[in-house]
Amino acid sequence: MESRIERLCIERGLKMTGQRRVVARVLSDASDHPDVEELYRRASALDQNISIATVYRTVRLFEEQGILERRDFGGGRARYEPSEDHHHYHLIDIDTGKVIEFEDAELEELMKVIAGRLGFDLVSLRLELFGRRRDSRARERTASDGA
Amino acid sequence: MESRIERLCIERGLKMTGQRRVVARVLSDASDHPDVEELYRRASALDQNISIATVYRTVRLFEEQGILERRDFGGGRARYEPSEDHHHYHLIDIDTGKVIEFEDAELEELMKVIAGRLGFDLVSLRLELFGRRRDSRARERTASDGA
DNA sequence: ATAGGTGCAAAGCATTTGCCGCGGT
DNA sequence: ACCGCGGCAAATGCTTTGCACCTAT
Repeated sequence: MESRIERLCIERGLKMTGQRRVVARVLSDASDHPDVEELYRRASALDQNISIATVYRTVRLFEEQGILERRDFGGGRARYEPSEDHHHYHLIDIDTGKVIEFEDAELEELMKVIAGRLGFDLVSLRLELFGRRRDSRARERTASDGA
Repeated sequence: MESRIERLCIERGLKMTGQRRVVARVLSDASDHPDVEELYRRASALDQNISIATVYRTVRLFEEQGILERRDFGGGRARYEPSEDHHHYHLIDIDTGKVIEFEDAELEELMKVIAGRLGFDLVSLRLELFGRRRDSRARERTASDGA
């Protein structure tokens, strides 16, 4: 079946090759923030006819098309997630590497005000929180986004 | 004369070589956020007996010692600034690349609250705002702002 | 038919490191 | 004197690219 991201590609008139379809599917199915290596691994599982260079090219194309967002959580490799309509931010658990997403209207508002005070219009912002779980015993059963 | 950062090195018992003294001086004098290439350029102007590998090593050492902070403003190269006692954040002018520093107590408080809501203690955070300078017409309309 | 995509290997870029002679303490 | 430091060039890790072939439209 046609994945969500494949549909977006078609809307934008991108040529749909087998490889792109596979990458689109892998991304559509991902609920984490995989790096290129990991995308390549997942894509290869579905179709060995794919090279890592193509994954790089595809991921870049999708980003340019606004289909994908590139993230940098440190560690020197880019991580990707499908674009969503509402902005959200990330908190990284420094013990497990797990990434928690959150939204916060007040946050964005405050950033706009701060930029405004400095004489700027806020165009975009990059924010990552790094934190440690408060009660590690209670919630230690969750880890899927390890980097 | 002994630069501010050289003094910090001595306090920490680091061996003070000529090269380290030069890098310490360049950093002490910097009011911007130079990358390694730029530090190398400035250091070379004071003393040609320095290789870029040493700048890399020194900058890394200083960072490990808490003397320096590494920043990532995008563009793929690390940028450095001497550590300061109070946290501050950066707004990057997307047209000129110029970096504006600011502090904001409310911001840090909000981040703590957000992390807390998610069940985390905030350990650190990374934030960069990207903005565009409001044009002069817009600024005149607002009458007073601290550009 | 043809513009553009793909694989492969080589190149690129920022950064690190092995080796070995040199310099600070 | 000793251990660590610095220069150089080679190595590294992620990402991009040149080239020749292939495929979606």
